[in-house]
Formats: sequence, C-alpha cells, structure tokens
Amino acid sequence: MSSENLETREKIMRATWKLLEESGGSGVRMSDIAKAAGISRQAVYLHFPTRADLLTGTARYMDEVRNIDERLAASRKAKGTDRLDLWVEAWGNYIPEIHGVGRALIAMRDTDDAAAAAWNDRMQAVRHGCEAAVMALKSADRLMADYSVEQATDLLWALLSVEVWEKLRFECGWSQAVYITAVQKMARDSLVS
Amino acid sequence: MSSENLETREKIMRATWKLLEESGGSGVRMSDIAKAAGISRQAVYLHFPTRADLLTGTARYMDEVRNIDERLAASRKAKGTDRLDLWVEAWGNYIPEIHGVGRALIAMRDTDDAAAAAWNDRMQAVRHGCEAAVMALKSADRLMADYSVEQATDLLWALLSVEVWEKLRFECGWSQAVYITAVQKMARDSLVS
DNA sequence: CCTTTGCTTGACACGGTGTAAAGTTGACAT
DNA sequence: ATGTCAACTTTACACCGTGTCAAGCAAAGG
Repeated sequence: MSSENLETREKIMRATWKLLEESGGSGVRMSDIAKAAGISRQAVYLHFPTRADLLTGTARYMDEVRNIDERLAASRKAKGTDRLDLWVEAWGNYIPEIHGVGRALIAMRDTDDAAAAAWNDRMQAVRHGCEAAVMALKSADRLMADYSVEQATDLLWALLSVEVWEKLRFECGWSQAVYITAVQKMARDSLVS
Repeated sequence: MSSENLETREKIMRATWKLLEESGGSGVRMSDIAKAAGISRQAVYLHFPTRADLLTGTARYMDEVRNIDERLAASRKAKGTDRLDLWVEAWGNYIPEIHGVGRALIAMRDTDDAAAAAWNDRMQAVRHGCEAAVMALKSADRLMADYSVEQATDLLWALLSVEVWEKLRFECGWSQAVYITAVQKMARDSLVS
C-alpha cells in the first residue's frame, strides 16, 4: 500500500524519464506520461502537484539511480591539470543521461519559477565542480594568469553547459567522444598556463 | 493607405521589439503587443498570421534598421588573428540587440517548426561568419593544429552562441565589455597556434 | 454614392495544465 | 462480515494563450 504508493510514484518517474529521453525533452504531456505509466492522468497529479514538481522529482530520482555523486567523485581525487580533464569527462558524460529532463526544465524556465529554481539549483552544483577544478589549477600554479578563479569558473561552466553540449552534439553532429576530447582540449588551452 | 498599412506593420514590429527587449524575451503575449502598438489583437493577425511570423518578421526588421551587414563587414577586411578578434567583437556586440527576439524564438523552437527554422537560419549565417574567421586563421597558418576548419568553426560558433552570452552576462553577472575581451581571449587561446 | 481597404468587436475552437467531486477497488482491522 | 481507509479512476470543468471567423465601421478615392 505504502509500498504500492512508492511503486506508482516510481513508475511515473520512470515513464517521465523514458519519454523525455526519447523525445529529446519536448512534446511530452502529462497525459502521455500517465499513459506510459499505465495510470490515469489524475493519478499523476496525486503524486506530483505540478509538472515542475514531476520534472524536478524525476531529476532527483535519476541522480539517485545513476549515483551521480559517486561518478563525479573520481575527478575529486586528482590534482592540477588531470583534475580538469577528469571533471570535464565526468560531467560531460553525465549530460547525455540527464539531457531529456534538463531540456524540459530549461523550456519551462521562462514561464515557471519553480522549474527555473530547480534547474538553477542543479547548475549551481555543476558550477561548484567547475570551481573545484579551477581551484586545483590555481593550487598547482597552472591557472591562466589573466583570469581570477571566479572568471575562470564562469568560463568553464559556460563551456560545459547543456546548451553547448546540445549544439555540438546535435547541430554540429559531433560524437560524444569527440565532444569530450575537444572540450577537454579547449578547457586546457584556455585555462591552463 | 498602403503607406498606412506599412506604418501599422512597423508599429507592430517596433512594439514587439520593445516589449521583448524589456522582458528579456519571455512572457510577451500577442495581446500585449497589440496593446503596445495601439491596435486590436486581431489587427496583429492581419499583418502576421502567426506568432512565429511576427517574431521572424521583427528579427528581419531589426537587422534592417540596425544594418547588421554593414556592422559585420568591418571584420571581413582584416586578416588572420585580427579577423578573429574583430568578428568576436562585432557579433558579440550585436547579441544584446537581438537578444529579446532571439530568446522568444528559441523558446518557440520546441513546439513550432517555423520558429525553429527561422532561428536556425539566422544562426547558420553566424556560423558562416565563424567559418570565415577560421579560414582566415588557416590562411595565415595560425589555426591550431589539432582542429579541422569545420571543428574549429563548430567550437567558435558554440562559444559565440546566444546561450553562452546569456549565461555569462546574466547568470554570472559579467559586463558586456568583460564578455567581449574574455571570449576574444578564449577564442584566441583555443583556436590560434 | 458606392466600393475597397484597414481596422474593430465579439465570439468561439483548440490544446495543455491544473482542480474538483463522486465512484471503484482492495487491504486490513475489529 | 462489516466498515474504513487509501490509492486510483472517471468525468467534468476552469483557465490561458494562440489562432479563426464573421459582421460592422470609417475613411479614402474612383
């Protein structure tokens, strides 16, 4: 019952995840999700009061299932330039997995404050990763002279944004592997002295 | 009458422009535009059958008024590295002026094919500018060894995207001047050998 | 004076989100 | 066996923004 409750909640989030992944993050309605989860549309609203709640809930759920913390941990052990490379690789390889939900949240940002807050929150976490990588450079005295830590963090963060990933992967037709190596190189060339 | 016609059309586009600029490109409805233009909502549809038509029409109108071709021409005369710097500056300084309409078109991309096509078309023009700048580097034998012209173009194009500009200017709080110099430097560091 | 053109007014269809209320079903407790 | 509670279903509807439709009005211009 309470377990049934959790199972349904999970079914909804899995359906959301799947549909958003398949569609690239657009054109997925609440009714589509309900149908895919095998329940009524209203049941979805019973578990998630609004669309934004569903999306953020699903995003959290994905982090949990995919164990984001652990996957990003590897880069934390490295020093200096290695850390930058590993960070780019770790986050860059995580983007494709969250892309669908990310795109949906980004699309809602304009009209829905809750969605905007949820996405900003997640991106703030990414920024911390960027900052840590930049700090590692600074500690090794390899940070490009002209930039402050903050500026370098901002640049790296923008370079690693989902939007840039989308452009390169889809509009430019890059493979994921090429994306990773090119962005690693670009980060090195522009941030490491 | 036919001149009255043109005047009304222009009034609509000016209102669209103004409202989108003020709002940052979101939350502007057809009725808001009509009110701002001092006409009825239906009159807007008389001149622009759909929202996408209005946005693309306004974008074209802005190019015309702001004389984009001429402004981007300056960079075309320069050679090698200078050309890259000038191109980044020219386009980078044009972004804030088209940002409102751009944001609105980007927001419609997911649901409206016409909007997507219009925006892609404009971005393709920007890509050509990027390509020309990269070719100039190549001609001067200063293009970073590891990249093909196409790859370098893609990278520069992504770096110069409206989305990156938005992130740095608004989310990171950069000034326009800092944005220009930092992106110029980043482009040089990563594309010039 | 009559037609055409540009606009207004008011009504309405549609799609998607979110709400409200009454009904069904099954688990569990007494 | 009976009653209760929770999860879910069904149906209906409000709201908003886009886009459509039709009738009417006012002014320019033959």
